[in-house]
Amino acid sequence: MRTSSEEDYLKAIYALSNNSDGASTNALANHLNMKASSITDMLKKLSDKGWVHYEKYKGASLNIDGKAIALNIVRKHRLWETFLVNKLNFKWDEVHEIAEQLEHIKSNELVDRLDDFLGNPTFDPHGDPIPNKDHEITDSRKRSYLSEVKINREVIIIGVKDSSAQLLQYLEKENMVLGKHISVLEIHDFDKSLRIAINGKELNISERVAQNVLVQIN
Amino acid sequence: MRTSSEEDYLKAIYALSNNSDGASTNALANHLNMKASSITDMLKKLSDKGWVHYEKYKGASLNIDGKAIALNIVRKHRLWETFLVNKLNFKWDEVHEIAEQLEHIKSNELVDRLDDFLGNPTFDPHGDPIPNKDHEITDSRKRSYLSEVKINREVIIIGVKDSSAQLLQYLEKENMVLGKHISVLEIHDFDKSLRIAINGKELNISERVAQNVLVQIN
DNA sequence: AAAATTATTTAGTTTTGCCTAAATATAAGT
DNA sequence: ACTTATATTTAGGCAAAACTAAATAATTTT
Repeated sequence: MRTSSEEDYLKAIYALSNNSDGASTNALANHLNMKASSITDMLKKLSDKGWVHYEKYKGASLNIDGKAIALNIVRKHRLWETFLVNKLNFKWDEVHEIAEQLEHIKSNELVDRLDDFLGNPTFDPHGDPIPNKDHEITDSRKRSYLSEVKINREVIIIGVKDSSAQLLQYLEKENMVLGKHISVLEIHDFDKSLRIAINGKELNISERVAQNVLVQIN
Repeated sequence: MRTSSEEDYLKAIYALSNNSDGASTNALANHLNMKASSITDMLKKLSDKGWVHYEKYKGASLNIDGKAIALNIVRKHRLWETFLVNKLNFKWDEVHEIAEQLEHIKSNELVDRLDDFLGNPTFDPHGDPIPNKDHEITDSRKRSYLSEVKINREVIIIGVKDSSAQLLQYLEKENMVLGKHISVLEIHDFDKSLRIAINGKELNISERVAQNVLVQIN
C-alpha cells in the first residue's frame, strides 16, 4: 500500500528524470513546493520501500517498481483529463487540478474501464502520450517545440510544455489549439520572436510562447 | 477547507441521525470502525468549526452547515456510483468502495457537470435518492421494505438497505434486480418468510432478505 | 588551493488523526 | 438507593508528513 504523498514524489522524480540521470533534492523540493529537508526524509522512505535508488548527496532515480507506479499515476492523470475534456466538456486549462486528485483513486478495474469508455486514447488533451496498461508509452510522433522548427516547415500543434492557465488561455484566445496547422514564416533575430501562419492568417508570437508549444513535424 | 476524514464523520453523523436525535459516540465509533476516544476528539473539532452540535455525553448532531456538507458528500457518492454503473458498466455491488474515494474529490464544477452528463438522475443504482445542487432530497416515491408490504400488493424494486456484496449477489442470482415487479403472495407465520411472484415465477425468500429489499408502492 | 557559495542532510518540532489505558459519567439491575 | 455495567471522556503516545534551524558536504569562485 502507498500514500498519495508517496505517489506524488514518484511522479515528480519521473517528471524530473531526463534521460538516465535522476532528480536532485532541490529540484524535487522546487517542483513539489516543499523544503529540501522534507524531500530527504521521503527519499529515504521510498528507498526503503524499494521504489527509488537514493544515495546521499547524489539525488534519486526510479527503479523498476517505482517507474511502474509513476507511469501508472501518469496514465490515470491523463485518462482523467481526457474524460474531463471529452465527456464533461471542460477546457484543457481547467482540468489539471482536478486530475491531480483523481489520479490517486485506487482501482485498477476503474482505470481499465475508463480507458475503454474513452476509446483507449493514446494522447491526452494537452497532447501528452497516455501510458498503456503495461506502463509503456508508445509515442511514434516526431515532436519538437515550435521554437525549434525551421522556416516554412508545416507542423501541427499537439501539446504544451508549461500547462499554466495563463498560457493555455493565451493560446485559446489566439485560436492556437490542438490539431491546428502552423507554418513558421520568419524568425526575428533581435528577440527570436516568430511570425507564423495559422488559420489562414499571420500572427507574431514571442520566443517564450514558441518554446512552450509542442508540435508534430510531418 | 476540510479533510476527507472530517467529511467521513459528517456523513456518518448524517447517516446515524434518525429523525431529529443525533448520533452517539459509540454508534459513530462502530459505524466508522474507530475507537470511541477518536470520535470524541473529532466531535470537538467539528464543533469548533461550527458544523456539529456537540455536548459532552450527549452525542452529536449536524447543524445547518454540517448538514449541507454531509448532503453534498452523499450527492457526490451517489452520482459517482451512478456513473460507475451506467457508464462504466460496473455491477451495483462493486461500486461502493470506489465511490467512497471519489466522493472526496473537490470541485463543484465537476459534480455539476457529472450530474448533467448522467442526465440529472434522481436515484442511484441502489435506489437511494440523489440530493440536488441545493442539498435537497426530493423523493416523491412511496417506499417501504418488502417485509412490510401487504399481501397481493404489487411493488417495484428500487433499492436495498444493506448493500453488502453477499446480498447483492444473492439478489442478482434470483434475478431480483432494480425495476422488477413483485407481488407478495403469502407470508408464512412461523418464520415470516415470503412467497412472492416475480419474473412470472414464484419464489420463497427469508424475512431477512425481505427486510433489506426496498420497494416502491404504486 | 583556499574561501565563499550553494546543496543537502540532520536534529528537533508541529499538526493531524488515530491509538491504549485509565478515569469518570450515565444507565441499568436488584 | 446502591451496586454493577456500559458509555464516554481524558491523558498520554505514536506515525506520517510537513516544517525550521543548524550542521555538513559539494561545488564554484577567486
